[in-house]
Amino acid sequence: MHASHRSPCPIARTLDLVGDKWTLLILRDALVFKAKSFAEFEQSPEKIPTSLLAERLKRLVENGFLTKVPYQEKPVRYHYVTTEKAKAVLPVIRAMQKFGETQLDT
Amino acid sequence: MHASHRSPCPIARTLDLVGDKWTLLILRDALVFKAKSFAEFEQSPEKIPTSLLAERLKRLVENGFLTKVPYQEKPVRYHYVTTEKAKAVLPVIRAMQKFGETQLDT
DNA sequence: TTGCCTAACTTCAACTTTGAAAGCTATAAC
DNA sequence: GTTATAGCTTTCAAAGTTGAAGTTAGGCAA
Repeated sequence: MHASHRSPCPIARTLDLVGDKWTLLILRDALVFKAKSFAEFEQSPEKIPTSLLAERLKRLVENGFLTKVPYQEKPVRYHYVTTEKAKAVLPVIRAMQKFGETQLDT
Repeated sequence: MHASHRSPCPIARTLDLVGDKWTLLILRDALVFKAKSFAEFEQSPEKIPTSLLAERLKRLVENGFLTKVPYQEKPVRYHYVTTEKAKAVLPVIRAMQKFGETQLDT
């Protein structure tokens, strides 16, 4: 089906979806900091370029991690809402948080 | 100290160290599959280019995840041995494994 | 109705990283 | 001297990233 898999290993396949420089930070913002709008994701402290934010949000929607919901019309504005699939990433993010807190001083 | 931090967030800092396409797979090979030599890492199913494998192993040593131990001379051959810091990454890898197994079926 | 504002993007040139293959070095074995 | 093995290093086109500026659609105020 997907020719993009490097291998059948579930760890490798997970990394194929979220293993780049920005995707897990966007999921952190959505899951932990409850970011919803494009502007909220844009304002997070790591300062992702807007071109990459737009591209990554699109991929997260395509891959079933977020759904794009218009919450007002005139002018139309969007919220990105986390799916169950995104919520299943939270243990990964929490494990990274614990690693960072215990292994990376100051 | 390190100007390379995108932010003080422990999740972001962890991603700065291991959040690329290959580093966590190398740690998977070391921690889960017990890979030790350059050739063993090279042979893993995702087929990392040797140039990147050499660079990533060097960074993992510099960042305190692996130590490079010569285990024979004439000709000199090396083993990469995991540190406690590397072992602290195992919960991240296990969380990714569980995500892959439960969310990425077929 | 002109002008400034916000949200959500899109475009682009410069720059950096990646990937695939080939090459190198030391040693041993045939 | 040819082949084999381990552990890299080099090359360079293709792909990805960055930072800044521009675009679109409407809101609001003077």
